[in-house]
Amino acid sequence: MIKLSTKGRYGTRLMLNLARHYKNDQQAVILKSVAEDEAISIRYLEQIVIPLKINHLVKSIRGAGGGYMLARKPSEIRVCDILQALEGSCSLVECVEDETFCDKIKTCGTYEIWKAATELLKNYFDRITLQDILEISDKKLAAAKKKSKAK
Amino acid sequence: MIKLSTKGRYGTRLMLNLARHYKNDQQAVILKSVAEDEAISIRYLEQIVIPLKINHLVKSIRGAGGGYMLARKPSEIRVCDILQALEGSCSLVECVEDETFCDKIKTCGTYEIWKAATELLKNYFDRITLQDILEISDKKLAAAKKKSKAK
DNA sequence: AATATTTCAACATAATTTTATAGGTTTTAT
DNA sequence: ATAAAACCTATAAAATTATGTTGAAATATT
Ligand code: FES
Ligand code: FES
Repeated sequence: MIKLSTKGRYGTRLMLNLARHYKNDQQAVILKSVAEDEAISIRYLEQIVIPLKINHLVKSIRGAGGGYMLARKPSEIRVCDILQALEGSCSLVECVEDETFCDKIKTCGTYEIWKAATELLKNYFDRITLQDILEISDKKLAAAKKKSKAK
Repeated sequence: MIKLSTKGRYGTRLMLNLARHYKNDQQAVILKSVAEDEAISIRYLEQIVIPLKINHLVKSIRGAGGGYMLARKPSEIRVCDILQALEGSCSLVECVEDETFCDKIKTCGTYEIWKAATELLKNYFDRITLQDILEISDKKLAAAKKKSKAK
């Protein structure tokens, strides 16, 4: 498996959850609620949200009545932004972004392969926004609902 | 980072190294030589080569004069075969190949995204063979040589 | 034919990173 | 004051990455 880490997966679901609650005068969503919705440990989510905040993808409000919210519109947050924030990069191998990572980069026969594959992924994640995911997800849920009703 | 594991990276380099020594009446390449060429620990390579052998991508000959060799022509071994052998899959997340992995797969909003991204990768790795990498790599080395000569 | 050497094979152990849990502190609304 | 929530630090569990040790099989050498 070319593994997308749990940080990346959980973090994207966290962001999607916040996106679902996004309105123009949005109210904060508490992590506890996200944790329950997504069946992910709160403690772990707390760690995951830190880099999202540092990278200005979410804002937080402390104290009672506080919580987290998207820092900007879902249509302005790309999957790539999320992965970049959580994993420091969107690439398959370090050397694609950090040329000093492998020292034999000049002669490595596989470099071009991982690089090309990374471009493919990046292009995709670059053009998918939370808004897109939201729409895809809504369609899916509506279809599932229709199906279960039809029974 | 959407991490391609060291197993995947080292394993592909191992296979590429064997491909370089591939001839019709091929002779076995010892791991020690691969380890030196690629600057990877022999002990680790020994572990990596096991699944490659189990999946019939390499053959081995024991004893003095022995070593490893490709089980078939470089043009008939795809990157996808290698990753599949080493990591059990070519996908970004388990649930794309094993629907029981995430239990909320029916409602998960991100599933479609990871699935589509996986298709992109798979299509690419499915059509790149060791022969292709060999040619890309040779061109690169030739260009590098030319450049250093020109100095 | 006996022995030594070479190599894969198997098993065990250590180090590191990722994943996950736990406990406490600070901030804020009520 | 109290409770709710983010925030911070530490630790535990698991997986990945890497090294070490011994054994078994085939070959080469004597
Ligand atoms: S240069 Fe980084 S994998 Fe080859
Ligand atoms: S990540 Fe597997 S179903 Fe959502």
